[in-house]
Amino acid sequence: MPPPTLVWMRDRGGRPALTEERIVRAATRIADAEGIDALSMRRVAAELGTGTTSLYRHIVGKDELIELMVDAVYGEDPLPEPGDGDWRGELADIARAFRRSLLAHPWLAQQASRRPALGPNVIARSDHTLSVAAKATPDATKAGMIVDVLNTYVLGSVSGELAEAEARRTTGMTEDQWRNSVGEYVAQVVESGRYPHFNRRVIEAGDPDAETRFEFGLFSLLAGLSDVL
Amino acid sequence: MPPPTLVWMRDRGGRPALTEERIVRAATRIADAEGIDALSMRRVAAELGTGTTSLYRHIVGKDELIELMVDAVYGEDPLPEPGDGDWRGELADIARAFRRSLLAHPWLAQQASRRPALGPNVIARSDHTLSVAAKATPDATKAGMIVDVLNTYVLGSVSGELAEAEARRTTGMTEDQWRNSVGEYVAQVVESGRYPHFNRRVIEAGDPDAETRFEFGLFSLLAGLSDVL
DNA sequence: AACCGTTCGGGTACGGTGTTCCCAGAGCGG
DNA sequence: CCGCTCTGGGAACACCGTACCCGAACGGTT
Repeated sequence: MPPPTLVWMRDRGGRPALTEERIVRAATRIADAEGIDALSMRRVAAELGTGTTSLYRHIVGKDELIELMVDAVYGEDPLPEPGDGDWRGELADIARAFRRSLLAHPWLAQQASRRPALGPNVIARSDHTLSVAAKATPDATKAGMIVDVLNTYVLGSVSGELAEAEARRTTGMTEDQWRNSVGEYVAQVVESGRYPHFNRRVIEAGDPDAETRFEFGLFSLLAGLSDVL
Repeated sequence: MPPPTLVWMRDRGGRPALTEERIVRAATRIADAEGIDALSMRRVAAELGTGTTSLYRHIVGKDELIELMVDAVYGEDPLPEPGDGDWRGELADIARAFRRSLLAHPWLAQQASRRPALGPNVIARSDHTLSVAAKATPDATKAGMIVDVLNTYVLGSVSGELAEAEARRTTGMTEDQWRNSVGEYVAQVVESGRYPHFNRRVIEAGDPDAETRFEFGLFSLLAGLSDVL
């Protein structure tokens, strides 16, 4: 009979205990690096070196796991300090930070438009944004709509921005290969001559990068909001 | 030996021939009615009364099927007639029509933010929208950005609008059940008193319906765009 | 009329998925 | 020492997308 070993020196294979937090972090790592389609329970378990079904001791199901991931991302940056009263500038900064988060976690934009986010970190952030919007108008209803519209714009903008990158990633093409294959198709359309304004855009117009387009829309939107109030 | 039958009277079980178009239509029917998650090759085949793998004679794979579905939806409404020169009003109408399409096909918003849409119907619609934007500015680059920003806003707006409905649908709750369960949670958060602005929104602010919020943002955005030009 | 190449429909099977059910073992209070 | 609760994990189920193959039927040529 082997001598009893002290509990805390028992060999647990060097692995820290399985917790909700570790599962969420591992899942986020996978989704960030390999895309949301590569996120599976088996994959997460492999990442953590555990059995697949052990995850279900800490997580209700995959859907809830994703919800936890979403909220965790909303909590990863500290809330900005209270500003000086320039609500347009502050809202712009909030929008930019939100955009950075969405770009850092390419799966987020899609998930955020699948279920309403209601986690604690989401609420905390929403509270902060509302406090800035309150500087713009005393009307609580309007302040709420301002926040909604802003979030809406950022979400839509980043979604579009990510669509291209995602298409490239899943087809496994390099940047150049993809540009070429699309370019060939677009050239055909242009040559057909049936879409004069589309042609004008392809030939005549520059194609500003994603950030420029984002800032253009953001600026317009904030300008429009100050008009409307 | 049976007598040879004329080709065109042969019994094909009364089923029309399998074509790409019929497959796309069946898939769209399923996705509209049961959600994008219920769309599977086997389900489509069952809807058409054929074998699952027969679909692959006409369709490269599921991804391409969805791309065809997206383009088909963009083609289902006729393009609006050329208008009278009021570009703000025309762009607003285009945005409203786009919103209606996205709402009629709840899977669309999500897919549109997964791959850049490049089908013929998408291009035709884009050409038309660009022609309206050209009335606002002679600068082709700016016109392109206007169209992008507008589409971006509509996409983001509808995504948010659908998220709630989708969450309700997949949890199988009725409208009331869902409102109650969320309400209970929100009440807890409010009671904690930690988020004063969030509370103000919940208690003090009305919650305008989705269309009102959409129109508010659309109006602001168009106002901002005329400022900027 | 006989052959032949091509196309279409579809059955089988493979490797994946989320999740449920059950069991083994460990820690702990009595 | 007995039982109770909690954690980890294996087996199995019902799906999924789709590659591979085969039979049947068509159009065109000999």
